[in-house]
Amino acid sequence: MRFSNLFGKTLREVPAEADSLSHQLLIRAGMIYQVAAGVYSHLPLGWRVLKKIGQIIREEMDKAGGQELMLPVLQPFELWQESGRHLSFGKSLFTLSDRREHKLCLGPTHEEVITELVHHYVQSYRDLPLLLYQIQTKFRDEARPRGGLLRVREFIMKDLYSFDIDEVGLDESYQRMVQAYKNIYGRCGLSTVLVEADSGAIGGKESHEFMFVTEAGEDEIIYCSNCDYAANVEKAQSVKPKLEVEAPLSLEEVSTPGIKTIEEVANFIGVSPRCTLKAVFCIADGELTFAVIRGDFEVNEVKLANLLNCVEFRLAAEAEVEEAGLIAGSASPVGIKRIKTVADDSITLGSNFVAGANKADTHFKNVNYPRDFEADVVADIAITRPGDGCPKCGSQLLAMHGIEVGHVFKLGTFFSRKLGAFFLDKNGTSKPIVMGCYGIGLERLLAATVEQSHDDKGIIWPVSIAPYQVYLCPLYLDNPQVSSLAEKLYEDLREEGVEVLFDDRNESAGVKLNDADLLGIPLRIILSPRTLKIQSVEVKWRAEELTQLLSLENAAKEVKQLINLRLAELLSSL
RNA sequence: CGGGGUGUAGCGCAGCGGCUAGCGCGCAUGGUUUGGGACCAUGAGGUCGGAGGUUCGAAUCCUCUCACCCCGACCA
Repeated sequence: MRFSNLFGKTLREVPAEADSLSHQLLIRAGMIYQVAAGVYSHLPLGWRVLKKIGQIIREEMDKAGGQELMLPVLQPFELWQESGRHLSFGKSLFTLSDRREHKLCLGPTHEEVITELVHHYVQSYRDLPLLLYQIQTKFRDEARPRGGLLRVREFIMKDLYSFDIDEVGLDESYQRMVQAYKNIYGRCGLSTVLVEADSGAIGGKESHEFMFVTEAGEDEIIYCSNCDYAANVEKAQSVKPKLEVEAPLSLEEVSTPGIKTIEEVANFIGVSPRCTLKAVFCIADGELTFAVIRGDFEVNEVKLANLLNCVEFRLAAEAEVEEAGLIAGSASPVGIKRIKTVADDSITLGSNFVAGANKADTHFKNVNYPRDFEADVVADIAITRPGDGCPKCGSQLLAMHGIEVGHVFKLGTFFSRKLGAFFLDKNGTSKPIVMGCYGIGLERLLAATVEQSHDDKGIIWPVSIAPYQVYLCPLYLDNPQVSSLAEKLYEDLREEGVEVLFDDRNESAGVKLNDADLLGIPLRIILSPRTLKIQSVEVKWRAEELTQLLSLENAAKEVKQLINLRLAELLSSL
């Protein structure tokens, strides 16, 4: 490709709306253009990267036994009603009506469509297992798109669905996908860590996310300072610090005028927050639910929602709390009736707690579970914090941020039951197909790579996904010798099968070199009167400082070898 | 959805009640240049996000509205 013909333009200045580094660099390099909030056009350079990422994914999916197909973006809304996910997806689902006022939606994911498809074609255990995938545009009406390509409303996703006869088969498919994903990130030159993830309320058993670790990431990862435990904070568990259990004292009412928050209560009474009980209220599928937790912990809403197994979940408004006869600020699990109560297991790690008395400006001392109140469920609903104990080995937990670049998920039989995808096993018994799903967002993978690999001058693409492998950069192009030899080298490189961007512009050296750095093409070749004097060209890796000279005669072949060597290195590191 | 911010030329910004709206970059033409974002000359390019209002007069003040960005909520 000749630079003079390339559509897109590099920018010197940082666009005002771009905040994240990848966003800034991708715009400045002329790879993406924003059309609306969370909606982008991919310009030729950016699209080449996405196509290469797609190809790597495709190869690894095929290698793992996947079959590529293509499902529709446009989906009947009824299908989502069948699974019930029209509610759980809520406003994130883009919906529209056709000319007959028939309701449709734009696919945010394809479990429903593919389960229905597999239901149609699979009747016997002999048809299983199956690994089906597609690379396709997804639509999600995110409440807040952000960070350029990091969170968008329209994006390209590889989604694979596994169909097995049982849990053992699912485990196998799952492991196969985990390995394939590791290969993909390795080939793309992106470092990732595998962390346990929330599996949601739809009956999934196990789920993992592939994270690229960076402060720019919006996910928080809790990991162990000693062992290999790592989990998304939504999922992370910990060993909660135990308090000395004292002999239970008798319940005592204390006047606490104007005292509402845990800190105020703890200060007023003169105890530590961990000697108090905190109340949190939520609305789960319309039902007010009371959650109680030790005062030094916070409620993890994801865990709570999962535990309640509800479709719609939100925190309750103050008015709703009062309507239920509870006193905000002095709400208490003691003596409440007809309200579902969920308790964090931290309330069993301690005694003689201070809690609300459900009476204005009044608290109780010496509240003990289960003597003074009952809970319908006692489970872990706490947010795990750095500093807590690792659930595996007890060592200290730490926290970091990451970008989720892939998600693998054991779905189980939720969709197959909802959509009637059953098969007959060897004994002629009808069973639901056991499913898994596995997703990678291509733009996000691209953006994460830029976040990982750049310097103050621009992007540094790994050879495997760079838009071009070589940046051919002749200087003093009005010198006829330079220009004719550059043209020749351009031809030779292309004959060798090297992907080359030929900067045929009659720009100053500074402009060309800066653009070369900004675009991040892995290998730069400079050809100038200076190098011609010694019958050579100068080559330099974008990621390195050193330059080397190649003889003009064999330049194309040697460049080809250099590129191949780099690609091989990337593969051998897997 | 709550809080904050920004909309003026392709990009970055200035102008914030008074003549025909400016600057830098980029763009076009001509010339001189070229190892890290050259220079000179000439030129093109704007319904000042939109609507309404106040005023003799609005980019500028007021109201409404739209879009985008950031923080939070949200994100099977």
